[in-house]
Amino acid sequence: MTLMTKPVDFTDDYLAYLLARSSHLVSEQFHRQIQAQGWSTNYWRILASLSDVDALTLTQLNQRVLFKQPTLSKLVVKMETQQLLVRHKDDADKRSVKISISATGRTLVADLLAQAKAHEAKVLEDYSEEQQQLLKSMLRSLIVHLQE
Amino acid sequence: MTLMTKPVDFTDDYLAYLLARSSHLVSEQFHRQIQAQGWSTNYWRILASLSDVDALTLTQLNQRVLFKQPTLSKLVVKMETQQLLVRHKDDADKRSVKISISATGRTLVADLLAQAKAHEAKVLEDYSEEQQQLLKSMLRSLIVHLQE
DNA sequence: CTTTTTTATATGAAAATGAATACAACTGCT
DNA sequence: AGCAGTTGTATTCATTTTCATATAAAAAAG
Repeated sequence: MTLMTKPVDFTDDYLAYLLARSSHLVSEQFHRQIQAQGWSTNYWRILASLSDVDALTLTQLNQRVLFKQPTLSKLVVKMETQQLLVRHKDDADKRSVKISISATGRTLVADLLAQAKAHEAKVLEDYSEEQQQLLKSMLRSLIVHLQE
Repeated sequence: MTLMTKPVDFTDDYLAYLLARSSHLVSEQFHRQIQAQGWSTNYWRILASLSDVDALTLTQLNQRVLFKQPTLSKLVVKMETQQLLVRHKDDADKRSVKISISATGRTLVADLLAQAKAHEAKVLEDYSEEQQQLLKSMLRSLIVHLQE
């Protein structure tokens, strides 16, 4: 990981911009790859968030995917009609909707997860294992910190 | 910067997600602050990108703000009608539109830049100068790397 | 137990976005 | 110069997103 010389403009030293830009660049290629297969990036995010849990309420899912609530609400309904998800009432709290992946959704997400891992490996191939872990650790730390 | 224990789910070890999430969290509060003053985050991004140059073409500006071209094209027209920007033909290439900040835009962005710096300082206050620079350096490195 | 407040989700109207395309101007080739 | 391909921006239209709000259920207050 080569360190850069001292930046000149505001944006090159502004954390929010560095994060937005790197996030955009990292996701961009993968998103194109997904779209070429006919899937939207929103679908990918939702499926990935549900891949390692058995069910989440809409609110819980929303905290992971970082959409606006009405956006997610509509997406989830749409994905249910496409048999990718299942929505079911929560018995403990009748206001809540619990969302889980269907069998079809699960096979799709397994495929996408594999592609995502392959893509990440490619993005990071020039960095050592230590550098990769350091970067990720710092980001996780920042996330925890920002959520208080 | 406290390092986290080994993550469990896919998302907690997936670079694209860590970047998206931290980017979202860092920007979120500041965006609310801006919106409370009646400005959109798109405006902020555009103005900030123009703050340290004298003029950019639409394409150049777009490479900084990371929007889709039609989106930026419309925003820029709107901002011109609000006297925040000036659009003028490029004599060297008559297809191009050069965009620069107006006097009004400049006073606005000066104010927003000050707020942005203050916000960033607050976000990073618990990290040492070395940690801050390390994080930013790694992100800059990643950005350069991804742009080949 | 009411009443009030808060929380979880859905919906409708309005705004923003983006894919496709049009158009004009530039570049390179012959 | 003339033509073909490319690039920079604007526009159209269909889709997506979001603000504001509605509704229903839970929690808190009285």
